[in-house]
Amino acid sequence: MSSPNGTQAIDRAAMLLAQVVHGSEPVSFTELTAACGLAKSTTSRLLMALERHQLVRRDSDGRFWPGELFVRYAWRGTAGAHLVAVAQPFLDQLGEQTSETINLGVATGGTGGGQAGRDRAAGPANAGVTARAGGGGAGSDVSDMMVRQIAQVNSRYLIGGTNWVGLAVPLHCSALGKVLLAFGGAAMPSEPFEARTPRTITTRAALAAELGTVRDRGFAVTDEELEPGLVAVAAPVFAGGLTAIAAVSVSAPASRLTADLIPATAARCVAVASALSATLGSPPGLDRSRGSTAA
Amino acid sequence: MSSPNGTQAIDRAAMLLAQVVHGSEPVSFTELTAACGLAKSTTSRLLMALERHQLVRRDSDGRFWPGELFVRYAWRGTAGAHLVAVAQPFLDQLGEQTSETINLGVATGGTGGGQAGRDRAAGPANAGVTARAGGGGAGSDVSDMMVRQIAQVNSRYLIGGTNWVGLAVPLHCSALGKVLLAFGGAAMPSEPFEARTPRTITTRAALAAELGTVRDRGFAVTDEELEPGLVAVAAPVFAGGLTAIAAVSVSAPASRLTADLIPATAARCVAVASALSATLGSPPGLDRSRGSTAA
DNA sequence: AACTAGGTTCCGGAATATGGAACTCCCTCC
DNA sequence: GGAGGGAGTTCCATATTCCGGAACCTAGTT
Repeated sequence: MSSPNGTQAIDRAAMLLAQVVHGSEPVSFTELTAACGLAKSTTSRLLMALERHQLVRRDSDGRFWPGELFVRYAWRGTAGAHLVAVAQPFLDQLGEQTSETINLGVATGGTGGGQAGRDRAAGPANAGVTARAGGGGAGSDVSDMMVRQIAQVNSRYLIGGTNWVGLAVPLHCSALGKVLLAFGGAAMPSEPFEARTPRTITTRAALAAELGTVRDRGFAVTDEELEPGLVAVAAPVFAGGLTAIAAVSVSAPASRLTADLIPATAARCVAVASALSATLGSPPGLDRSRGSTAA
Repeated sequence: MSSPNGTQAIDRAAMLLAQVVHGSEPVSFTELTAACGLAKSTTSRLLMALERHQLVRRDSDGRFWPGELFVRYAWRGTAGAHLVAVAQPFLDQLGEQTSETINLGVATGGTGGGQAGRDRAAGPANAGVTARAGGGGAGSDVSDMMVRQIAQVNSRYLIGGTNWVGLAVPLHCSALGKVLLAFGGAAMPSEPFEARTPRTITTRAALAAELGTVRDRGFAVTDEELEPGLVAVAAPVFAGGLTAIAAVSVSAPASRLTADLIPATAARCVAVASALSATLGSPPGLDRSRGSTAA
């Protein structure tokens, strides 16, 4: 009487799997039974099946981690393209609403670079699992991160953004970059900041203040700070964590995206970025009715 | 009569899921029914359940891709730590066999950096999915990739490797780097190559020849090319694809790892790296007997 | 040594998943 | 324009498969 279809077992297994992959901490058997409201025996059977298929992995303490299939997927190198695929409908929607150039950007480069950078930063630090040795990298070269555009929807106007896919720009003067900085998706660049235009923010103090504003209002603006005549707004994308994994921007000529239009445009950008975050980060929309403990 | 346990539905769903996540190409419904030997109705029901739980995603052509849960996991930033966790038992084993310093390394830095680097490289290029615009990055800075050690097992001797976790070294003079270069896990560095020791390979031609050797015999050696007195061998780790995602190395003082011992040590290194690759890359060990088409 | 917590195995019962057939939709070919 | 066919979903009776309580096992604790 619970699942509208005939897939109770899979619904339950998926629920367990989502719990395991969802949390950053490994989860114990008991926590899982409680969280999903299943009988011990059922949980045990399901978890053993998931483990057999490498969907979850059990450490020496008996706690559950995402399985080899996930690790393998993450390292396979297609996750970037898939993020684009998942995001595209959202970007399209924003493009229709605004008619302007839409971009999806991620942190990249720097020592370790983008995703990898966060991996390394987090990896050795929290390597608690079984890893030997502590953290302190005697790392050498420290180059700044950038923000790279990985997807784009073109403006419907004749004057608009050219093709920026693949292009990397500095963090401190782009809307995408400011968002990533403000929401923990990128590391603060080192001074001096390159002055791309007379309006570019060039001091750490000024940038820090700007990032505070970005955090407060939930979006970033770059007003002819990257290129004269270019105005853009951007909002953060999360994937269930506390740090932004990407950012969505709307870019336009300064003549079209005037100060009075920025709030409304930014609101749309934030809404779309939030929707994308929800898709990536919210637990699966289980339609289960969990009232099944009793007979 | 098939599954030794009572988890037929989950076994089948996991089989489907593995098929989808396994291949780099999206898979069609019909291919899945055929590959798994299931009835159309069963396949349909199971896939709808998986889709509902964001474990698979269906594109506009009806083909199946890894779902949001996977994309989200990959971008969550914990995949690095999990690779270490999965690899650790293998590294430990190699450490016991050799008593020497064992490292796991991945490509990092450079424009785009490590994993992210491969993502970007593959991303825009194959962005076929629905992405607008082609590839050509007008990218600016081009810094070389390095190899970063992300896990280590310490030598049991008093003289051995110090803690290298977090440290990044050049590709051209380390065993790990040579392996990544030889098996497509890193991009060729730009000349001139830094001469860390008198033996360091410093020309592109010489390095290319060396990489050919590495490919042929399946492992790399660095013989006092990175630091005087340091000898190391390394072997590639794959995750189901054609390019190495990481490398495993054994490092020792030149006095202990003498030329006559290198072949046996390298063989052990290769064996362990292969075992790790199998864990990451092989489809789950389904014990299913698929003979269930007929009644 | 007895006790508790955490987890697995066993078993009868019935709810649940199964697969053939019917059905819908869309595309192609004549 | 109509017939044909491929792709996928829905329906339904059936019995297979999964469920959950209880027994059982293994470690760690007092």
